[in-house]
Amino acid sequence: MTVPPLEKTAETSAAPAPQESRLRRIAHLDMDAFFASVELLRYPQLKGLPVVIGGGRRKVDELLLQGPDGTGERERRFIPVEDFPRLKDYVGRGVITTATYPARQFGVGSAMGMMKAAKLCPEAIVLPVDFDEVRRYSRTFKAAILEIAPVMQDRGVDEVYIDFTDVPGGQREGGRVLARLIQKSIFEKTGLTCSIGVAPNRLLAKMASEFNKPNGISIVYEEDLQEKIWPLNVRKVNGIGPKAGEKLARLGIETIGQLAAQDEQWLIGHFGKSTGAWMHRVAWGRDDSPVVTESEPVSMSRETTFDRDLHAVRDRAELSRIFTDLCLRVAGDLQRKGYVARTFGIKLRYDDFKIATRDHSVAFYTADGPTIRKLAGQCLKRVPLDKRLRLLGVRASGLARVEEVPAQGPQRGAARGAREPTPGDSAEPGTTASLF
DNA sequence: AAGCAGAGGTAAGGTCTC
DNA sequence: CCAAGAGACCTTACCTCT
Repeated sequence: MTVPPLEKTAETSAAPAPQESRLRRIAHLDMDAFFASVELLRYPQLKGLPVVIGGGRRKVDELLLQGPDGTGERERRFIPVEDFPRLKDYVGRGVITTATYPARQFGVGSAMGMMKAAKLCPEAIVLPVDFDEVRRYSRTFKAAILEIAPVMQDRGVDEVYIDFTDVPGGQREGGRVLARLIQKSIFEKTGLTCSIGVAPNRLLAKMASEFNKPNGISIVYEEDLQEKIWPLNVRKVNGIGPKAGEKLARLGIETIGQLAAQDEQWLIGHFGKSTGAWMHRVAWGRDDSPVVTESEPVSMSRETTFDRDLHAVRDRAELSRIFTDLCLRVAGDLQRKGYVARTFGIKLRYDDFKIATRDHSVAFYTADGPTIRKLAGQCLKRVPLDKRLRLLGVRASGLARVEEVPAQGPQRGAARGAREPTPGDSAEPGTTASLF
């Protein structure tokens, strides 16, 4: 009678009844300056120099790699350092994805605006992100790990969790022996280094992997909590971001130890039942979440920041073109990965950085570009368009694998709650005066 | 007829992560 | 004048059905 839940193929690391007592040993592995290191493999002449990766792909390409004849055909490793574009030459929007360690010396780092970084280190070399290349290396290093340890959880392109508990050698020296083996294998197959932390759970492993960077290993045991974890700032906890960190600071709590000293009920009073209890748990190093090897995507989206802020009326044509393109790209992503969706939405970022989102669920699943364009277009009519826009995004959620879609679409429950289309929404192509 | 509780859903906003 | 893009998850409000 109810909506069939999305199949969660969650394989956990639950061990098959160990004969002898084993310690739970979880590793967190983090590739060192991943995006930048991948680029340094093709431009070895840049080793040791401040290099940043990021900015708009097209913008950097305009600066980049014009050979003497303007073809850009020169063999990469022979391009003289002087010919590479510099941060001071970069114009426009964008942020830094990764900086090499020499660049970090200047205070340049991930997520920093390009213009600000240019002030800190104008001579830094700037290269575009090559996502295809990064993904290739990502697959390679993960495959290397899986040859050694089968229980691995993906955490983005440059990061994984690995359950060492039942891997041969995973217990030796608290995991150090296996960690070394994995580092060696990854280096042999990619030429890249990584840092690994091994601890009783994911929470502590994640923090441990930062202790000894780059190319380091750090082993943490339960009894190290007080000495190695409690002195750290609360921001080191995965999940305590700028907002919670700021609020804790206002309450006089800077370190994880100080957090652990708080009464759980007091934390719940300030942060809510779920977050408060969670904060208390993590401050005491407690985390029994499993290493999950499979998971299903929840949403797929595409968004873009414009070169300049656009006005809904004056720049209508351009916005319309961008909007259609985003919808078609979301459709393409769904199709390529074999999914359909029944909730579609938009995201706007205004010139003052305020964000507005709108969603709309329908009773059928689709991955069709024009249909998505129509549904997302209806969302657009429900959002204020008086301010200038800097970003537009399109999102699909309520996903189902295309081969598992219930023939009738979702049953009563879902269809019932959905908002009834209002008369103006009918939107046969070409009839409604669509905003964009 | 009104009221309540719980389940489950949609919608909007927010936080956090790499 | 600046601050990307993609995705997961949480909270809150509100709705409907049982």
